[in-house]
Amino acid sequence: MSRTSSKAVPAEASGVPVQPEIRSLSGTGSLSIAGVAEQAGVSVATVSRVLNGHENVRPATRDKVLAAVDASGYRVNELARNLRTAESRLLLTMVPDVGNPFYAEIVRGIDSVARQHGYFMLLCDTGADPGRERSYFDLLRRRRADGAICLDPATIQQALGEASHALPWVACCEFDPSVRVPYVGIDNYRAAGDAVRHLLARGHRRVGLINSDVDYLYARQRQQGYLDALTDAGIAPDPAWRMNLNSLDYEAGASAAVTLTQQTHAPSAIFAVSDTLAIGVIHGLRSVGKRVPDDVAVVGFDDISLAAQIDPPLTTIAQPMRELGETAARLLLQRLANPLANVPGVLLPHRLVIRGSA
Amino acid sequence: MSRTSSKAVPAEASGVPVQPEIRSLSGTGSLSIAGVAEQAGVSVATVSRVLNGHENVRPATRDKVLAAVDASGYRVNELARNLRTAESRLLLTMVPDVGNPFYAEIVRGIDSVARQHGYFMLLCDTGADPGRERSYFDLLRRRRADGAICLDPATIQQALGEASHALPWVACCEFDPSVRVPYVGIDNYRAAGDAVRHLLARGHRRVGLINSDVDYLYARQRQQGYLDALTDAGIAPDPAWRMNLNSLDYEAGASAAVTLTQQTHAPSAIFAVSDTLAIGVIHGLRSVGKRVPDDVAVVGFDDISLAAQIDPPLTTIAQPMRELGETAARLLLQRLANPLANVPGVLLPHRLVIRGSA
DNA sequence: GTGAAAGCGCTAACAT
DNA sequence: ATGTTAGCGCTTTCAC
Repeated sequence: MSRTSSKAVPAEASGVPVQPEIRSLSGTGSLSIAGVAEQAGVSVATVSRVLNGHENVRPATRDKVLAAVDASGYRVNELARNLRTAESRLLLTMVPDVGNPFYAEIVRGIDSVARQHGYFMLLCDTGADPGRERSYFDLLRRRRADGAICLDPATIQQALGEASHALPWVACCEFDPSVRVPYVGIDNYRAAGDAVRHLLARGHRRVGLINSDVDYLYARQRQQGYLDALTDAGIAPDPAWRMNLNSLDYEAGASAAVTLTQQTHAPSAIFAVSDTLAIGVIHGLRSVGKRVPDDVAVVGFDDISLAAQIDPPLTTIAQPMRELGETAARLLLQRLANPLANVPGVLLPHRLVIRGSA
Repeated sequence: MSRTSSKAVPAEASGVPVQPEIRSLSGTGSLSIAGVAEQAGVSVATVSRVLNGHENVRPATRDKVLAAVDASGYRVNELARNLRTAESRLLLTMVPDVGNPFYAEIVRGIDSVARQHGYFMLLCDTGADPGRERSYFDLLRRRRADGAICLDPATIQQALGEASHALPWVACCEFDPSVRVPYVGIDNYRAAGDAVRHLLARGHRRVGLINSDVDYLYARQRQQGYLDALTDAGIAPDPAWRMNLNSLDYEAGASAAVTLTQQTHAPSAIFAVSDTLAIGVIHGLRSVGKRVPDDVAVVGFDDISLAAQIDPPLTTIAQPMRELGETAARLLLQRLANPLANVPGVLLPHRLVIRGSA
């Protein structure tokens, strides 16, 4: 022992085994509830009661315990508590891409209500990869998380649903009606229609659609909304006006825009299903010398904070991102509190925000 | 009991307490390791050995166990494992703002390395609030996380450092040299100098600085780099050219730009310490009819993916965001594996990326 | 190679 | 109001 210079451990130095010292060094160096109980001269049950704010504790006793906790700097070992109470107090959130500002804002909404209810959020970026998704989902079975919020494509949810409709999870933004699971989202069909009708009202007849992968329910719904809005206006949608991308990155939107406008009878307006895509579209258009909105009008989707900052400011469909996240978290918490009650699906309102791009 | 229709529980129906059935339904309905052991006809120790890939198990026995696991759909309860092994396998990441694309990319780097090593990431948005920060940090003491990566301001880190230089955490981007903790970052002083020297080379003499809060170490270092670069070029920096903001939002940059260029002898170039700020600056400039880079040149910092997409494309200092995150995670893991070894601080290279804005 | 049994630190009956 | 005690489900000596 090299601790001979220490002057506060005479008993230890003399070879006598001393309970308190030993106890306080147990495990990984931190004190356990038993140590606090000892220091306070009470039982572990009483310490536990004080720690958990139970009623049946005399004020004097409570003070003794609190003093001991304070003096020792004790912190409850939540690993033990979690095992005992059989809950991890963690909420799993699965996102296709944390880097997308749209998802980032939803995640914040989730996080804020989770924390408000004593839960922490385990954030997992799935990259929309079914394999990764599935392995994350397994965290529920392994009890590492109490529940999950899934923002991934409906196709994936379907697979999850089969395997585990019994597990506590809810769908956010994406949801497959055939999977019986609580969800929150918006009316993508109507929203897309609103976007297209705005373009129509501006006099456009050839309206392009830059869509994401049809794995996403929203992609299918928005496409249908786009198609029907056009048809309703007496326009026969040309398949050449449509593109499906497997990315929402700026670059993807940029090159799609170039392709789309390079053809004869090219669209005079483009509806992109994401603001990030739309921003890329504007960039791509500019790179081939087209002016927005004069040569080509552009409308996006989401209304991320960036939308108002670019040139020209983006006309877009606003989604209540924060509320989407908050609602998802609340639905999940509700499900956790009462596993039997069947939680309803909820649709939040969207809004057309008209700026300079269309 | 309403389970009379079940035909597989005769003993239970006859009132005899039966271990297996009761066990397999214990807890929250899922099977425990004891149940698997029973089904496989081995002891729990053996099941545990198989599950953890230990050597000393006969192939035949291993197969029996694996079969039982498969048949029962058993999943290990990590709450129990965590208590037993005294580790949570969670890494805490504290970020001032997940919504900022710069941090989002770093977070991805952390996550990828963490997962690669069997850890999950607990992401916490602190909003740069010392109170929230401190409470998150407490998760380490409560054993909910094994280690932490802090991207928050140095002032906060200082407070944390005092309270807990013994706790396993590392600093990323922000670090206070006086706090003895492993860190990874870039040379902000030189990077800022590079940005300013680029502007100088373009013939600018009046260079403005839009900085964030001086709570941030990077803000102080970049300001010094800016000041010294100017002075070295024989220019006396005018305090009226500088602004400090407490936000990195687009809007903050926009209004700052307006203020800065509204004065007489306004800067002909602006160095903003973040791309988000710089994008706001360009927007703000445009709103008062100034052209970039003709009337005012702009250089940003970070090189988020958006930087290349806006009009004009942003000239900026690129930070290796992904590597920053990956390195931080590796440093932390290193520290966890060997608590005694003193991990060094590491500085990663930056790079001036010249595009259209300056 | 396999099993029995001791705990990890906590909460919650159940006593008193 | 407080104490005693039995586990939660797992890993890990220590026997055999």
